[in-house]
Amino acid sequence: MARAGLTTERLVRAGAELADEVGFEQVTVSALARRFDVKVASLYSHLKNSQDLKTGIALLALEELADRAAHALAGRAGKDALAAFANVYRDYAREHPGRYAAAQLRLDPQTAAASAGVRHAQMTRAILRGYDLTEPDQTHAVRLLGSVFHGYVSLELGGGFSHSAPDTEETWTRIVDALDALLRNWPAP
Amino acid sequence: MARAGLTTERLVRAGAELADEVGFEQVTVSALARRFDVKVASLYSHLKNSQDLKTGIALLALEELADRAAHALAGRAGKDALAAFANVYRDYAREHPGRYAAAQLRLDPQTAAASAGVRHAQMTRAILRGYDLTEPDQTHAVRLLGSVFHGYVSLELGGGFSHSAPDTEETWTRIVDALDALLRNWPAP
DNA sequence: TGCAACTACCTAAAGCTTTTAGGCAAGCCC
DNA sequence: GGGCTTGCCTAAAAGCTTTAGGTAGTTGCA
Repeated sequence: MARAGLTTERLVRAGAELADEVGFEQVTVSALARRFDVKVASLYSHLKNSQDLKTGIALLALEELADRAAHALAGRAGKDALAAFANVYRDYAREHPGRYAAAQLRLDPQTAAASAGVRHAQMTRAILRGYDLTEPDQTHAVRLLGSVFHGYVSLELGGGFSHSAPDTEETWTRIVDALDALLRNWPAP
Repeated sequence: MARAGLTTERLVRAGAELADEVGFEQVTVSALARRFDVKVASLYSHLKNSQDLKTGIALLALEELADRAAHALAGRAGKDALAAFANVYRDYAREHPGRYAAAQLRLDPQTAAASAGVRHAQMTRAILRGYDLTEPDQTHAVRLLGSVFHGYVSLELGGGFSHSAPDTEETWTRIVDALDALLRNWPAP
């Protein structure tokens, strides 16, 4: 009986692919076992439980997103950086809807603190260095940008905008324009 | 054997309460049957299937949210209306996290079109009448507002902001201020 | 090279959820 | 009060999760 060569890493990676194909909700230990043509119980040597798998996929997604964002930000500043950053989120969600859904998983505080989520916040802050904001306005702005990107992408992904004209492409660039304008003229309290 | 007096309406309503108590993910036909002290199969006379229950909760949540928003908007305009609208979302999500999560459920196009989701879009447009935007900028702005409110609330609910100072209360009002400023000075293409 | 230890994958089993099919009896309608 | 509708039941099949304990492939060391 040949061994399948399972490792936690391979399982999480395959789980991420599965998520993109059938949706994050449908990712199950059973489905994953089927994919490796292996009995379900075998996976429990590599995964603590089902939640462990989902968390693993979420962490992978956060990492991939942060890597892409870091790459996109290199050598850019101001509005250029803002647009590049925004596009990374949107493109990733379109290419990997299951992984993106995974990245929204609620992590317990320790896991979250050790995740690539921290890098995301740092990069957002780096973008804001191109605008003239002082604390605590910078923090407010970090949260605004996070909200807009996450909110827009998840509404678009969920089909929230699909019924109406004009197309979402145009809206996306206009929203980035608007955010840039807002950050350059951030209102005093 | 006394009858429990089940109806689809009562089941959906109880499902919504269950969602708020244990989380929308944990809402299951079995748990609902337990709550009514009734056998699981009995619920299938009133619900087509498990998805049907979840959809019902989502529609209920959308309706409740729209009702609250309509009430809050009555007699207000401009920034006042914007802030009231925003607070409805945030407060509802805090009071009814399970229902709010349900409202994010992806509905099939027909169900979505018949849902209270349409009223939400109409109300957002009504708020924008207080600002000087023409089509298609109004549509872009509708989408921006939807993104910010949804994004902010779901990040806050998911604990995304919980680690850092300053507190989210302050951020929320500053974001509403910022949106108001942005809508009054919406950048030309 | 051969044996011991390790570990990857297995079988078995219990408990939970979903869903369908068919049955009995409660409550309304005359 | 007798019949009809229908609300809730039992039974059963199928899928997912998780644990316990067994077997065989692989590695490492003498």
